Amino acid sequence: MIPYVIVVEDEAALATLLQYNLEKEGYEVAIASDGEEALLMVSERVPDMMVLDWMLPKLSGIEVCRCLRADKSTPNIPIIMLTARSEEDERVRGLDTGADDYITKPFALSELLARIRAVLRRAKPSLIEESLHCGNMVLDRSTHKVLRHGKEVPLGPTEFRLLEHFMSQPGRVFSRTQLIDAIWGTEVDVEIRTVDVHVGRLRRALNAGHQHDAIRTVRSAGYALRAD
Amino acid sequence: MIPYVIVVEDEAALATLLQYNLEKEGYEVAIASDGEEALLMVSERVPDMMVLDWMLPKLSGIEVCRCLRADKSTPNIPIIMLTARSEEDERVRGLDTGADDYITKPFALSELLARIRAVLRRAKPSLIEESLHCGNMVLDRSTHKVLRHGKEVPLGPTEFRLLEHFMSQPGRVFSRTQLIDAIWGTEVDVEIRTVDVHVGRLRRALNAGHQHDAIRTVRSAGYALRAD
DNA sequence: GAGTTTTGTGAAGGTTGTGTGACAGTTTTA
DNA sequence: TAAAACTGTCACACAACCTTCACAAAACTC
Repeated sequence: MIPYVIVVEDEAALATLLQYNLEKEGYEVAIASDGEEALLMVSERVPDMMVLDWMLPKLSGIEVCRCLRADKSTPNIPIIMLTARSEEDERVRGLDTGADDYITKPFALSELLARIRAVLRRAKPSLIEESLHCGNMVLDRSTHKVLRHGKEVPLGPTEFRLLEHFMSQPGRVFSRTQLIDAIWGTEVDVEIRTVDVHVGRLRRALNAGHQHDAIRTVRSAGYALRAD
Repeated sequence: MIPYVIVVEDEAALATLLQYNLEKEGYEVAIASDGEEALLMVSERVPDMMVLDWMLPKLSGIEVCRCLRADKSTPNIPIIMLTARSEEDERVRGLDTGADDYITKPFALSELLARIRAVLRRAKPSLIEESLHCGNMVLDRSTHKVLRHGKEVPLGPTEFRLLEHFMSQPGRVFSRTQLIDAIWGTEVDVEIRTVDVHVGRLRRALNAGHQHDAIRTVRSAGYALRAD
């Protein structure tokens, strides 16, 4: 059973971006571009969770949230709110209204994905995939632990997210730019060579114990997980 | 379903060049020579993506971009902007406006094709072909790997792009000049015999293991992939 | 078969891309 | 509040790769 997510977002560019990435992550996704449409879609098929923009045409995110919470027929759908930085101080109101979490734009995709997983884990534990496997490595999201050959590998936060991203699509080559967008976020500007340093650290951690390199460098293209 | 691309470019020479090469790559292409024409064409048939020159008569590329993003009836069309080097510093504005990527003129065709694929992959994954096959060879773009008889063939960046180009039209003969334009770019000047050297290296790599030559030399014309 | 044109290829030198230790600043932990 | 862990950047060294050249080999011409 794959989780069904409704994303309510009027900005088309962001909406498709989310749709694509959530689908890649294994969710079934539907887009609503305003509050009314969102409620309509919920009445057609109750989603496992919703991602809800704060500012929306016709019916604001907060109103949608209230409607859903008030309506007895819709069960307790987990909701994550998207807010712009300027609206940040209103987050309390958002949480009051019944949102399970909020995230301020701009955000890194990995951040949103992590929160969606967290919220889903709380609400529908059976739906969520908790661990990634590849070759002799296991990454467990719930415990934030990585094993290689059954032996625990200590990783810093950035290295963990990096590995998580690699393991979500083993073998695929990611350019440094793509990695920055995925791990750090599109809005942050981070020196391109920083990626090398973190990949280097990830490498050292994974390969401790003289095993063969788990990461492949593809010259003039980027890095990939060795998918053997 | 082959992807439909609208190229908006007022410089006729470049426009035809792009049309020719994109069609060869398997896209359906339409040319618009100014911004107004572009919007008209979009209203007639929504493309899967657009290549948009920054400087255009009547309605600049950036304005076209804004119009498309603002108009609710046009869905989120992926856009790649073409900018001249002098406008490079404005690229931030380009991305702000909602372009998915930009590329500065002059550029190598292979570069543009790669970006088009990247953008399409993000927006319409089903439309894009990730691997090329020919005879006993497979080239996988997502993992940057080449197999012959199921065995991995190690290639440098230039050899990889060269093979990619050959495999995009197996059997077709490319002149050294055409290869330079496609792999290195039209503005770079590279000695013509350099092509020979790289073809030689590609040959050696592919034929390692005494198989029959995968590349055909056509005397006084150029090289081609053996399409058997 | 001698002369001409075109191509293959080894070697040399230059260029670019990558790995990595060090460091100063920041955040987290104890 | 001090110590530890982590982050992002830089500079340097090294390895991979690129381009060119010269000469040898091959293909073609007559």
